[in-house]
Amino acid sequence: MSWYWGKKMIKVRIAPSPTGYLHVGTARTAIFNWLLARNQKGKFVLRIEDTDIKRSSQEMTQSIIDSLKWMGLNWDEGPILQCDRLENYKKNAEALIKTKLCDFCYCTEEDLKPRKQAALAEKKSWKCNRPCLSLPSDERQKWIMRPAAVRFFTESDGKVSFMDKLHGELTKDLHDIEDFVLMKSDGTPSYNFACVVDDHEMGITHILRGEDHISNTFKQIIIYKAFGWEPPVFIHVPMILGADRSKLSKRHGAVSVLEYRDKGILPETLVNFLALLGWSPGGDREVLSMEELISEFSLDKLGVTGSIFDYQKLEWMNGEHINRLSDDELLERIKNFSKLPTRILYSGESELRFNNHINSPASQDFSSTLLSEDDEYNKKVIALLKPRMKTLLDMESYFFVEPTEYDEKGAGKYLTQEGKQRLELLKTRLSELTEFSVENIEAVIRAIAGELGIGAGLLIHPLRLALTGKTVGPSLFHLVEVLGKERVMQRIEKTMEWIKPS
RNA sequence: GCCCCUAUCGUCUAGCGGUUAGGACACUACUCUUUCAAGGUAAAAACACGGGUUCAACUCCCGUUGGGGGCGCCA
Repeated sequence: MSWYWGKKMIKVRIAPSPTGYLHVGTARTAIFNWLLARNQKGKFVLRIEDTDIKRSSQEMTQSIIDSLKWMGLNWDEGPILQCDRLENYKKNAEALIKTKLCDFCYCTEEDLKPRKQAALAEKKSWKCNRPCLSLPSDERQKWIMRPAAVRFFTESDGKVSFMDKLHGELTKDLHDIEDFVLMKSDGTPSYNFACVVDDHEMGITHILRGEDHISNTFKQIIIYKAFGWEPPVFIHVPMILGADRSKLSKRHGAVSVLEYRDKGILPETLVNFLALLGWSPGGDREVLSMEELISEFSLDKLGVTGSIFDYQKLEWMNGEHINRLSDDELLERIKNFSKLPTRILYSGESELRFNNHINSPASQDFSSTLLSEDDEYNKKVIALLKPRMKTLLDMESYFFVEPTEYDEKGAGKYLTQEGKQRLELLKTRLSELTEFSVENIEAVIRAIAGELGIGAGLLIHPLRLALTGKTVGPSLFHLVEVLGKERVMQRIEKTMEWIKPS
């Protein structure tokens, strides 16, 4: 047992199962646990629940580790793999069998299935009522060579209850809890059993997890009691919901942490955003740094109602975090982002915007459309674009590669014969500038407009189109300055060629 | 069907017996402006319902209704 300033040291864990990418729901649970540990100067443990051998994979374990690391959720112990602890569960199960609170169960899935379906058909709740145990001993003897599971015998009278830090005392009739499996017949422990054994042996003091686990907690309390172990403190936090208020899943949009990384969301944004789903520091504060989250975090500010994942608010918050970064820092982030070795393949519709960089987001190398070799140039672009950026993907590619096409509507309006003449004039006069500065550029353009007796817009629009291919973007004068004389001349030339002669 | 949890603007939330019910996202208008954003200003928007308790309920209690979750040799 560890102590800190006379208080029992808090030890928490996150226990994902490597059957898929790290889900934002699991990530949020990890964030709460991590914040609690860091705030209380406790320990944060990473445990991989890989006992479902068929569905678990090493790749997923790695991607979960990558996700956690990306978010900056560092752990003090682990990763501990449950599959490395199989002997341990076996040993504990054997000890428990001696108490007669559980025993081998020879029923197979095929044995149980018809009973289960019958119960369902009668609209009764399903309960495994020990069919193989009610068999005469000679009959049971015949099954003894079958691979057996270990099943716990739940009392039919009485209640189980535990104190939840958020919900208060939670109680359930033992009658409503079925005889559940402790050890599967393949020798691996069931979730509830492994969880209790591990949490106890690792000295976990607080279990903070989603409220979809409440029904598991009742079973786990029963196991703690059977062993005579002291249960930890339980905190069941509400779930993250999709737009239709059901459990957030793939069909609602992006659900894995890495997907957000790959869409240009900053890790501090995702942590900030997720932390605010079901928790609030109180008052009006919303955009918080990791340090602020740690110092503000407290269990009694947790909420009890489920919350919908709002992609739009995530984007807004990402813009806020991007704008809190210095230009140098942002450049670093974009560099790392453009060099991400693997991007996970997305399925389904994305709720997050994609800009012109991607059509097929999988395994694409953005380095050439996000940045140039010249960091001085990159920084100028960043300074110009930063205030309007929502994601890292908002670096406009036209700063780095020539536009290959022009906005159709805009071109129809401005890239006309008249527009061509104006571009010609623009090109000549701009080329005469010795100092290619915002002030000079603006002065030249306004002067031409005056000479021609037209609004400056009639020069600005065709020029923007020529330079970027788009009708919208940052301040044109700044744009021209950042692109530089060489690119500007080249692109005007190219556009003039593009405009068909009359 | 059984069991468990839950209820403040469309969304995330603040509120912890007495408030003009506050903020943020989104939305709308205005402003700024070469465009689109950003910024600024403003507007609109909520205590699910019914009973109690109390001098006083969004706040406490009980129901109803609504929502969510669980009911695997998945985790």
